[in-house]
Amino acid sequence: MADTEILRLSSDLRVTCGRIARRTRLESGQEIPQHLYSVLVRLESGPSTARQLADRERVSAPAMTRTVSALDVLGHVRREPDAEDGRRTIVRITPSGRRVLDRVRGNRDAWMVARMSQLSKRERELLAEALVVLQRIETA
Amino acid sequence: MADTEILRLSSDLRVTCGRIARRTRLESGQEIPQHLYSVLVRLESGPSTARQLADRERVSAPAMTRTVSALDVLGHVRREPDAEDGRRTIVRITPSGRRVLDRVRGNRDAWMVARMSQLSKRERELLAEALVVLQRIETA
DNA sequence: TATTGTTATACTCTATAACTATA
DNA sequence: TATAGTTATAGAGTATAACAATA
Repeated sequence: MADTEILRLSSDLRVTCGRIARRTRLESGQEIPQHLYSVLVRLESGPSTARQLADRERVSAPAMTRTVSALDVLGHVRREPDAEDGRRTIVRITPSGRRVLDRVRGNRDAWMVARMSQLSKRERELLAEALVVLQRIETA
Repeated sequence: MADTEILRLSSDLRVTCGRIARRTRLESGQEIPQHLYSVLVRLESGPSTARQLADRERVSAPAMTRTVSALDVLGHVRREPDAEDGRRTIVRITPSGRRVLDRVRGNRDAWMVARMSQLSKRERELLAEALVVLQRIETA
């Protein structure tokens, strides 16, 4: 495969991925703002300090203070003092927060499932094979 | 393919598309803000009125006034009065605007091309086949 | 001294409402 | 009257700087 073909494939693929991502986001009706949702996803796999969240989301510490406060007011996270280091605050997702993730994911999946159902069995199998490669690209 | 398998495939695929889209955006170093870039892409295929741009980008008319003004100041678009309807303003991309698109696309492609180059010939062919199906999903 | 988290302040982008000009 | 575009104003979200508490 020539370099120009690889470029063309790369470009078309990233543009199409972008459009699909944008479309599923729009279709989800966004129950909560994207930056709150993104933090909830981070907390799903375990509690975190505000500092860690700010670094991983690539926002400033004051911005994360506001975001965590908003989630706290909504009841989607709890803040606990860190017993080992008094400067730190542990942020933990609540059952309410997990329910938000379930609902948002359900909405985002709905549009995609509707489209996938219209494909042939062969096409879905093709996408399943391609998915493995795409996941490898993304985690590289 | 069972419904649960379709759901699983749909969900994994949209999440992976989202991560790839986010990654290429972050890697591009954003020469101009996303909302300006998005309008330039719209104008690439032909001139448009401010009203049309606002509708297509799903923002308010005043927001589009600001966006177009910002692009105008940067020299990336020109505003011309509509000869047929004095209320309208025609917005047109300039050569400078087209050069911005070229540079941003080049940056966004770079990360993706680097990853694609590490795949096998067989894997790239698989992605090329899958791309056609993904494009059909997106335009549905 | 360095680090965590917060408050103070300013900037950007957004929306709604009100205004001007044209149809 | 209705529509295109702008200006006025207010509300989110962000960042940098300055601060308090703890290591």
